[in-house]
Amino acid sequence: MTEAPLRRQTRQRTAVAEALDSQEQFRSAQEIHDVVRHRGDSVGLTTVYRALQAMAEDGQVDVIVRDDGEAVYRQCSPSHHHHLVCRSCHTTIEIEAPSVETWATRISAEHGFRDVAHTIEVFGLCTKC
Amino acid sequence: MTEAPLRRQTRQRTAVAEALDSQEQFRSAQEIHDVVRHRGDSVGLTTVYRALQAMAEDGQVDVIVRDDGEAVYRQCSPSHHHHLVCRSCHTTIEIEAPSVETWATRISAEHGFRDVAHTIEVFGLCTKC
DNA sequence: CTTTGTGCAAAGGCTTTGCATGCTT
DNA sequence: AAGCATGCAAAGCCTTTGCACAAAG
Repeated sequence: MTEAPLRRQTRQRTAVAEALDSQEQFRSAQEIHDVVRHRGDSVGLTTVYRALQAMAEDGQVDVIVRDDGEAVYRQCSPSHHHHLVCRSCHTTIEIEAPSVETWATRISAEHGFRDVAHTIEVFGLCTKC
Repeated sequence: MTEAPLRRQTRQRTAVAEALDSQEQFRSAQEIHDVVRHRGDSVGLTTVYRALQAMAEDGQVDVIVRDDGEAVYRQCSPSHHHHLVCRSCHTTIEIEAPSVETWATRISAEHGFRDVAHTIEVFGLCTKC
């Protein structure tokens, strides 16, 4: 299986994790960097990128690559889920999709695919917007 | 409604369209540029980017933003569909997902979202890989 | 003739890398 | 002490933009 690549605990990683915790919506690495600084901690942008990548690899945070190619991160619930995102205010709602999971598994099997993963994001305008 | 932004027919746009036609898999703008050149046509990279964007806007081609942030294009069937992509050889199979469409519509409605669109891509290893 | 398209070079924006130094274990 | 982590600056990459010229309608 996938073994956790032994991360070392540092002031910087803690700061990034806390900054991420304080945010409700998906944030880019640079935004997290700003949040960290506003909270009074000082962490290099490079380190933020590396910390975020590490956390994503370890499955501690969710990553979405937006249409413009920028990667955004968010601390989410540990269980598998997807997102319903408002394209105007970016409010994000976690959604579950048991039927979709089933569908993905079935369609993959039908075509002989293994080790399947999927990306499902729903975008729209929320009530307020 | 969305009105088609009057495109002018040029040698370059035709070349890009043909290059795209000749490809089975998703290709990046730069790859399409190479294909065009190998076919003997000469088109600037910038123009390829602009042509691809225009075609995508007009719904003539499918675009996927890969995890690395690069946009890849492909000439697909006109109807709404999704993709099952091999993460090794990039073989792509078009799949339909009526149940998923229904689910997306329903879940969006439940949360009061309007103008909904969704992204669904399934990745795995195909039989050959 | 007017408007849109083309192309080159340069700029932009996000992300990664090289490398010397610092800190965790 | 040994090895991963940090940070700054620089480089990489894909993509977009400015601008003068060419081509389509």
